[in-house]
Parts: sequence; structure tokens; C-alpha cells
Amino acid sequence: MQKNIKILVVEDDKNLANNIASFLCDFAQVDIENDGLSGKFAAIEDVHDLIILDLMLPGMNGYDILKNIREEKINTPVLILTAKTELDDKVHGFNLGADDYLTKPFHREELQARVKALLKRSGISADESVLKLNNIEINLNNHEVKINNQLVELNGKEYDLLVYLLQNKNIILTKDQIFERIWGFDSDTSITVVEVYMSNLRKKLRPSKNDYLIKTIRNVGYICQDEEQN
Amino acid sequence: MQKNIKILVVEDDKNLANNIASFLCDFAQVDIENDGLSGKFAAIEDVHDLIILDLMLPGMNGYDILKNIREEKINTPVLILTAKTELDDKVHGFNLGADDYLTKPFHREELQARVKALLKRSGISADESVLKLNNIEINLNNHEVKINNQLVELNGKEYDLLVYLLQNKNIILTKDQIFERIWGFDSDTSITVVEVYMSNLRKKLRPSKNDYLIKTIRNVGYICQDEEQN
DNA sequence: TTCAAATTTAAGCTTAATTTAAGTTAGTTT
DNA sequence: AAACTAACTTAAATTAAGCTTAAATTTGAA
Repeated sequence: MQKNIKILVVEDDKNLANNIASFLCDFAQVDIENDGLSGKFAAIEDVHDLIILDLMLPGMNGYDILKNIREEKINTPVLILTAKTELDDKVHGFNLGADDYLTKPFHREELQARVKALLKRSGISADESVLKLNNIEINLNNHEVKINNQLVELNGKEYDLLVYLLQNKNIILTKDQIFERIWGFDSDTSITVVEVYMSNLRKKLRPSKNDYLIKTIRNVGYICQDEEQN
Repeated sequence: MQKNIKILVVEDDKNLANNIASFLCDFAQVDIENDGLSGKFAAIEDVHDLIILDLMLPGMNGYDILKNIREEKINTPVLILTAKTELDDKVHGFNLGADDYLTKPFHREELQARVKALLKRSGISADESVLKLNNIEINLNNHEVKINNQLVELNGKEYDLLVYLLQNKNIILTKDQIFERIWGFDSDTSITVVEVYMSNLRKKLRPSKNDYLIKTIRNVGYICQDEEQN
């Protein structure tokens, strides 16, 4: 199975970091950074589905990393994993935009469960491999896309794009984010491909009247929304 | 203030339930159920944005409630709040589809923070990302503007302007400040655009009788005020 | 190697946002 | 009340973002 899920672990204890990686690797690709600055850099430059963040780090502390990435409008779920057990630390972490907070020492199983819960809530699934929106269904295992139970043929990039949009439903994605995710931040193709692929994708969604689900927000980006949200 | 957020608390300790309600009520409407069966019933029959669920309950235990509501395809985020601190209980809870798990005794602030984090992740916002004034609501996540729950279409600069005004409600903003903020201090367009955009914005607010909210202060600037401030 | 499909580029088109300009209204000052 | 000024409104002109198409190029399977 292809791992569509990317998790960033920012943790200076290399043993622990490797440990975490080892028990998340069944269902996700794990990147590790061992100091604050490169952690922040990785979080901003690369697209991840989840970030596990230590607080006490050399270079830059976890709070500042979190603050920085939220200021950069990066919405990735963040789980703080730390030895700090004080209420104030927890509240501060959540206020800066964390999604969960787990204190060390912890059980492997609990971290795993919390990670999966966060991914699920963000529309990314570690277990079930079917993404749904309205009457669109994507099977992440066999890459089949069905609309009203009718198979729709998408090529590689069209598929990637639709998956990325659905994984971020109800959230605006900028052209740059989309480009970085699908083409890679170091790609030397022109960013206008994003428009071309949006157009192609919409054309294929049009016969089933689902093209409207991809909304353009001029000067900002694109968003895919649940029906009821309108 | 209108509360758009509804939280269901299923908890047999009536004191505790009322307590929880009292410190969530700043930003949400809280329903309380004191036994398992009516808890399950309320969860299925009524729409909530979040469910806080005790595990040990008369009538039906929390696990079964959770299992039931997920089988009914109800996707509402669930936070388990319980005295059970065992790892197995936590893992079981998450496996049944819980989104968070907090053990008693707990701090008011932590529950509050976790509730807000869950709401944020579900696209419902308890704070920052929804700006409100009177019956105007701006969702900063998807850039939707609603008046009396009715969608209003604003173009980019109109949106920026309204956001800036609401972010500074009850404060006078000078034309220069507005121009600098929306058009940029080095813009070479004429500052009279500010008046044009104020006019356009008011025109769009007029059908819902909200245009008066933007008040001109001659020779000084503009101000947006709360109803009761007048 | 060949061919088909996927990807990328380039160009023109469409739509909508933005800006300018000019006329109108309303408030201030004398 | 007249003259003056600030702010409002409207509509036309301009600009730009995004969409679409088709041709050119690349890739990869047979």
C-alpha cells in the first residue's frame, strides 16, 4: 500500500523520535527533525498531514514553532508531546493552535490512537481508505474514483489534486500550497498548471454536476465544501 | 450574542454537568442529559457540534452510546470525559470513534481548550476565525459572509475592508489607515477608492438594514459599532 | 522503437474586480 | 443663505485573475 500520510516528528531525543517513527510507520511516512529550527523549516516548507511537536528543543522551542507555522497559515494538525505537565503549558499550547497535548511518559497505543483520531477528524483516514464528499467517493487503495457509484477516469495528477482537495475540505488551499503538494516545491514547471488541472478536473466532474464543489476564491485559492456548509 | 454552537453533555453527576455547562456557556449552548439512554437519544435525534460523554452512566454506558451514534453515521466530534484512566479504556474509546479523551479530575481550562480545539478542527469555530458584529458574521476560514444567516457575495477588496472594520469595531479608522491596510502604503491608486468601496459595501449591507453600522466621522474617518454602543 | 497517454506550455478568451472620473448630496463656515 | 468642502454615488474604462483550448513535449508501456 502506498502511504498517503506524511507525519513530521520534531523531537530532539533521537531514540524517542525513532521509536515514534517505528510505530507510526505502518500507516504513515514519517519525517524526523531533531532541532527547533529545522523543525520549523520542515513544517513550513513541506506539506504534512500531522505534526508531532516536542516543546523543549534546541534552537527554537515548540511554542515558537507552533506560533510561526500558524502565522504562515499552515493548518496542519499539531499534537504536542512533552514532559511539561503543567496546566498553563497545556492551555498555552492549545491557545497557540495545537490540536492535542500528550504528556511524557506515554503509551505507544495512546499516541497511536490520538494520531489516528486527529487524522480522521481532518478527513484523512489511517484505517478506512475511502474519502467521501457529497456523492464523490475516492478509494485510496485502488485509486478508483466513483461519482454516484459510477467510475470516473482520472489521470495521475487529476487524482492527486482531487484527493488533496477532499483531504482539506472546508479549508482554503492556496495555489502555492496546491502546487507544492502536487508538483513539489522545487518543481520547475510553471504554477499555471494548477489552473489547467482545475479546469480538467472540473470538466470531468461536470457531467455529474459536481464541478461546483470546487470553488475559486479569487486572489486567495480554492476550496471544496460540504453541501450543507452552503 | 447569538450562539451557533451546540454542545451535548452526557453526565450523570448533575453537579458536574451543570458546572461544565457554566464554563462552556460563554461560547456555546449546552444541552445536558443525565442518563445513558436519553443521552443516546439526544445524540441521535438532535444535531450538536460536539458531544462530551461520560463512560459510566445509568441505563447505557458511554461506549455503547458512542458505538450507536457512529453506527447511525453521526460524525459529531466526541470527547470522552471519565474517571477511567486505564490505557485499555482510552484505546477502546478512540477505537469506537472518540476524538479526545480526558480523565477526571480535570481542570476547567483544559476541558475548555480541548473543546475549542475540537470545534476548530471540525470547521466550527469558537473564536478567532469567526468575526461577528450585530447579525453580520464573517467566516475567516472560507471567506463567507453571512447576514441573518444569508450568504452575501463580496469581492476581494470589499471583503478585506469589512474584515478590517470588524476587527477594529468601536475604533475609528482614518481613511489613510484603511488605505494603507487594504491597498498598501506604496500603492499608486488614488485614496478616493476608499470612499468608493465604502459606498459599495454599504450598498450590499443595505438590503439587510446593516449599512448604518458603518458610520462616517467627517474629517476623521469611519467606525463600525456594536448595536448597544449607540 | 513506436505509439498513446500524460504533462506542460502558450495563447487567447471570459469574467469580474478595480480604478478613474464626474456629478450629486450633505454638512460647515461665514 | 451662499460658498465651500468633504463625502457619496454611479457608471464607464481599464486591468487582471482565472479559465479553456490546443499544440508541443515528455514519459512509459508494448
